[in-house]
Amino acid sequence: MSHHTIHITLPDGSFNAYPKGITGLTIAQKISNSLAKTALAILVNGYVWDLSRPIDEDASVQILTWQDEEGKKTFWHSTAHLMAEALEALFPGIQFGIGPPISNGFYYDIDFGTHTFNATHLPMVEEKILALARQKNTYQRREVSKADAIAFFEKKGDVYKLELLQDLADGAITFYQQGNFTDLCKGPHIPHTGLIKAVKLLNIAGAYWRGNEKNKQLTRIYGISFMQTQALQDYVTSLEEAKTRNHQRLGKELKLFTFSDKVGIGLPLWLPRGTIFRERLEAFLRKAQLEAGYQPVITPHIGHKALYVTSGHYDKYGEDSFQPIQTPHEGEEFFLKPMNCPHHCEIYSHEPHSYKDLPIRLAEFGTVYRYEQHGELHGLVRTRAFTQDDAHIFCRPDQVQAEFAKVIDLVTYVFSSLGFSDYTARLSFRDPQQLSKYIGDMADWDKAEQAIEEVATQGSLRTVKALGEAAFYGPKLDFMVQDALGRSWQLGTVQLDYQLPIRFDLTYVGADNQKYRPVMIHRAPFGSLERFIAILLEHTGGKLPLWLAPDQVAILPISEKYAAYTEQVHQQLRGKGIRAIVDHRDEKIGKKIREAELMKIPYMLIIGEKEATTTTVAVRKQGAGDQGSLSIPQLVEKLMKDVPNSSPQL
RNA sequence: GCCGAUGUAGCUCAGUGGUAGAGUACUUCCUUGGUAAGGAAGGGGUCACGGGUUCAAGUCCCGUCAUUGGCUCCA
Repeated sequence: MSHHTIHITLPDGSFNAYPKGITGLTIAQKISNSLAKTALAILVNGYVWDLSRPIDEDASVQILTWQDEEGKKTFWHSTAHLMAEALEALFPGIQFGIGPPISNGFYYDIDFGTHTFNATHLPMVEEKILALARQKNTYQRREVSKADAIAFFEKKGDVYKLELLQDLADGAITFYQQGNFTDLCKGPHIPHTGLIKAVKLLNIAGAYWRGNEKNKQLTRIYGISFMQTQALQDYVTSLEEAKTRNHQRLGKELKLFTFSDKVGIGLPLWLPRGTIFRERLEAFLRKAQLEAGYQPVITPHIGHKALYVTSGHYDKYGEDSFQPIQTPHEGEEFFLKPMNCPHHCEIYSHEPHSYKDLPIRLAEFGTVYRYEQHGELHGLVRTRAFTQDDAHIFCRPDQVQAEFAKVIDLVTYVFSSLGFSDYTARLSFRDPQQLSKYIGDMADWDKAEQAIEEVATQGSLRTVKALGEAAFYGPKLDFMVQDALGRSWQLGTVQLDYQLPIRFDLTYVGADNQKYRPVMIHRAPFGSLERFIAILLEHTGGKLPLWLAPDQVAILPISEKYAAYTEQVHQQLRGKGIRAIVDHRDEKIGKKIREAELMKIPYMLIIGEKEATTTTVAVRKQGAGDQGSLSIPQLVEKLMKDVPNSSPQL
């Protein structure tokens, strides 16, 4: 084979000889014209490249389109550059920070200098972007020397790009230019701006340069773009859908919870309907945990300051917490508990333990209090008082893997029972760059991280590793769940901890009559009940399954003439433990149905002349309409079928 | 904590420096009805709070508080 020819292997395994220096675009054209038109970038031996970049060696390639995550990212990144060009044209002299793609779109951080910029400018920028897009300018890559790059940005006066350049090695610096805009960028980019057919700038926000709060705050502009205008329409529609599913809105509409400034910010108040919902959820987990060998415990909401000094939380968070509660006794200080583990450690150590007693699994729905930053509070997702479905497993080192595996089973069981089928386990390990952030013996950390990785990758769990996400006392396994709108949330967490048993001097007696150190596993499938409920509400759009619904059945008499029979039905359902309410208002049946539908009550029973004489009810299912008539025993049987065995009761 | 936006009736929201509004909810009355809104009347407001400008402020300016989109943080 001549040295002018290279081998290109496609994802299906087929390969062809091509002249050296062939571009991705040419390869795409050889495959099909339609592919060439939608191609955005090319994957060359695992790296994403421009379609215009010559390939000089044998390579495995894959043409990337909108269907590929990397293709989409490249498209959005290119749109960020185009937005920068538009902004520079409209606001001469502005300086640019960074402009990367994100999971849904892109942003660019900008220092507007003497210009003022606000949301009213966004439509104007959108128009300019689309006008520039229609010029179909190509994105041109060029390699530049560090000296030339510095000279370029010094002339332009862009201090941020100059700072970025400091960290880059000479010889590895590339510029990309489209139209009149040149940016420091490692690429890659789409072939030309004409592919960007629709763009929407979503919001503007402050963002610290390089994410450091000591640095200047830049203006971040978020946007998203598409290859077809219809796709943008669909995206806008899905944003509106997300808005109707917003948990705070649903919490208000369905009368589940509220907040009061008089009580304090970030402190949720559970309304009667929300309390039933929450208690159903707790009962479900209580039952599952009893079956899994957990022992419920109850501990107080405060503890001596010394407890948190021992645990290490005081050193780490003392200043950022709610401040201590004083007592009339000189020097005595209590903290609101920010964690349940210290209390549970004291329960463990109230009596000596044999190796035969382990594992001991202590579970509590423990309400904890954390002084979260003001700007961070967000509905039920981030509060200053929340309840963890917390448990601590005290086990022998040889039991760690089996216990960890059991916890994973429990968490996945909980998720699937609640309709979350799409989740990933995130291995949250130390940041190797900042080991000083973590306490304890690094050998224990190594053991712990290794154990987590082994257990998590044994089963069918999808895993992803995240360095720097560990807690300060140990590595974690965090469950990331996708909701019905495709958004990703962190829910349950499992943490392996060798430190607290040392700090609290926890021991057990081994077969050789010597003292040994137990290992602790912290775990919370829901994490925070508040947060979990927020996510569940958004996932279901407020249409809760029958076993969680605050009101399961709405009994709707057509007129007050059927009050006696209505009352009889109500009593019978209540006798079966079914949560039923009666709408006895002097309103037409259509209105009663509408309101029950809007309150998302799973079943409606319409009672009129026909039902009263035949002792039946006309059943209507939320969102599904008329289901025909049933007798009361038939109805009860039907409702029972709607409730999974996992539920402790209706 | 930082940057931006927002704050008007229980809720959703109009309101252009000149008498504070609508829909809905609530109360009362009429209506007694068949699968997503029957009709009428009525009550309900310190326009977030505090200053300022003005003959006059819901509206303009400043500050505070809260909510919200982000940033930082997150045991």
